[in-house]
Amino acid sequence: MPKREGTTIAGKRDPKTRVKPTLDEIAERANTSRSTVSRAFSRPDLLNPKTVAQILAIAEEIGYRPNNMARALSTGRTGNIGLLVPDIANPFFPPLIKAIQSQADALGLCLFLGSSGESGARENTLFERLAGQTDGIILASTRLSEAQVKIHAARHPITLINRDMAGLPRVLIDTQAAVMEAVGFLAENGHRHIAYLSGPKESWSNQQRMEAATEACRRTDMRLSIIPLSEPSFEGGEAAAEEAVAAGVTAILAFDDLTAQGAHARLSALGIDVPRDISLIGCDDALPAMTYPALSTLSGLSQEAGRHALKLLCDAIEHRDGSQDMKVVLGARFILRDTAGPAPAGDAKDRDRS
Amino acid sequence: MPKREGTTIAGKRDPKTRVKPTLDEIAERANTSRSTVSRAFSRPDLLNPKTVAQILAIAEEIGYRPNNMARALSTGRTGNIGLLVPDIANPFFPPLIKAIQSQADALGLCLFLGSSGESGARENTLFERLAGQTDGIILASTRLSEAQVKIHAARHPITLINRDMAGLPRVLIDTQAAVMEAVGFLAENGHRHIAYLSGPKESWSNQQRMEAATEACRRTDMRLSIIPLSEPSFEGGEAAAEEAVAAGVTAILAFDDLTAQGAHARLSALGIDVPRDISLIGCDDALPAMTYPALSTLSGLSQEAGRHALKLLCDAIEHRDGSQDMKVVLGARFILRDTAGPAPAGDAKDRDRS
DNA sequence: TTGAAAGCGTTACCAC
DNA sequence: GTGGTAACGCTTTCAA
Repeated sequence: MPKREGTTIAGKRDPKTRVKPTLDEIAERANTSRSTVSRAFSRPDLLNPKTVAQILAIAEEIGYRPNNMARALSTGRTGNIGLLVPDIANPFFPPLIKAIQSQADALGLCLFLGSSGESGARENTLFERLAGQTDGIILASTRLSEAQVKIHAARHPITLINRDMAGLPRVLIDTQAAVMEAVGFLAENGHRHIAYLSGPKESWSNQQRMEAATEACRRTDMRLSIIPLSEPSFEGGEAAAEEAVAAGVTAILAFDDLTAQGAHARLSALGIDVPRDISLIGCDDALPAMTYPALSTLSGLSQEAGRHALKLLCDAIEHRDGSQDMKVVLGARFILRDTAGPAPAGDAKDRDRS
Repeated sequence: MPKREGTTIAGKRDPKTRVKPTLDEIAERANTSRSTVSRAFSRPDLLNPKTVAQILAIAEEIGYRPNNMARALSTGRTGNIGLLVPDIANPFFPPLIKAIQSQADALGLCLFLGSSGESGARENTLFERLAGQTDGIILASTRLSEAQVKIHAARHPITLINRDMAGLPRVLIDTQAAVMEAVGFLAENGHRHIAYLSGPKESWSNQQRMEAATEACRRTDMRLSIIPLSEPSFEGGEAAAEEAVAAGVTAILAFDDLTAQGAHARLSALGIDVPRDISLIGCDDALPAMTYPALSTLSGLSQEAGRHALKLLCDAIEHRDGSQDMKVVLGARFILRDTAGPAPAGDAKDRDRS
């Protein structure tokens, strides 16, 4: 390793100025030791106030910035956390990321972001890379297998969002009650046959919703067509909408808002009016805040989820041993807006006939 | 610093297994030196292939992961890059972030994300924090003052997105031609008075658009009402739309898609039909891919911008000295969709009268 | 082709 | 209250 005193980039006025001031630099100027300077930052209470003041002044003067890497190497704490999401472009995630980011900020933590493109393999690589530079990682609705999550969890603190694995801290947005409400609303409004556009099979959220929809339809004696989405995207929603129409439903419950919007677009293209001809309900409440017309949906709570997740993660990082089976469940609700209403008259007749 | 051999978390089978295997660990097992093991990873070509193979095997067996922090401390390279955006929830950014993320991924770089909540002060703090753990930072349309950017740039490689500062590598999405196209379209379709919903004053993009709109209206002899947005959000768009209506325009050009959607919502709430009564044009093409009805807009190119930005940043990191004034300009275009069309008949009469 | 050893910038233990 | 010093895990020069 070469000496790299007074490297290329020139100092300001002081000829002695190095590129990056260090603790030793300050120690020298303050005529004190490295340890004392270090303490001036980490535990000033242990020091003579005058010493602290002097050190801080010098630090300020020469523009000292503590080196996180060195600190991390020594303490084993990085002050960073990681967040892995399947697709940052999916509107469900930005609010969640934002919530986590701003809370991390408040805690003085920096955020590593990984967007895996819905690929489990990529997620593994990303996890591996992030694990080395973070104190813990939040896994949001990822495509990782249970086994893989467990392996990772054994090495590194983890918090899960929308995935229910016993033994790991997790926060779940429970949409089952909301799905029931929504289906109940449709039943009361004369609908007899509805579709559920089903998302990724591995998705806990999707399993929950499908299960609730099935149960709710059973109770209300409605017919349910489950239509799998080719992918949880706008385009996926478009294609699925067509199938729903072919199936003859009068209402569509979509896996999420994005697919609901795709469905809306396709329905309109087919000359089908929402909600006059077909009612449409999304999920997550991610898009309605930025789109018109206002989509009926199930409330999202992604921000609350983010906040809780970070909190759980921090707890997990603190006492890595006492892994009490922490689990936070947030209950979503049905939000009626402009895209859902009574079944069309023709269908009401169907009901009379039957 | 205490010895922390065989810490809490138990090894698998080998009683000697520490929590985190290190180079020395491998060296010991392979009966070789730390240096050799290090080289087996960084410069295997310098070593006897057999030695390399043996080392790699052992590494694999005990699950060795190089410690990024230590490596960074020694080399001065972190392998991380930072990205600062004003608001990740603004739909312009996710695609951009995604593009940068996936390319960073391909290059083996990890991404630090900072979302500043549109606050310059916060951005400074974030920058400071990220600078210590990244090799370079991409600043996307931030609210930092020129002076501050310069200060930061002097210490740390930077690339700018949508900000035109000479001397720094930057990528710009030029929407002026697109604005001209859009205004031209409106002029040809009988509009005589339009509004521009103006975004943040410090925003380069906003300045560009406003300037182009002004010039285009001058040329086509149209009246232009500039309406400042209280904030570049859905709500901001709603409020501004009301002012636009009061001003009596027949078309609205919005700062971005999000504000356009807000405007759309308010117009509809007021019983004003888009595009029959008022034409509406957004900018960035961020939302149309996930909303219905399809918004007319100016193409976004945020993904291309992201790709170029990362490329420029990497260049800047390589040869930190030869700061050739790199500047990439991407030209946006007007995209006509469902929300813009001819001026209402009544207005056409206005024109006849004048 | 390999090894020894000197850093990188901190922290934290131990002694004064 | 303060200072010396050994880590933290890795890279890289220099010598063998």
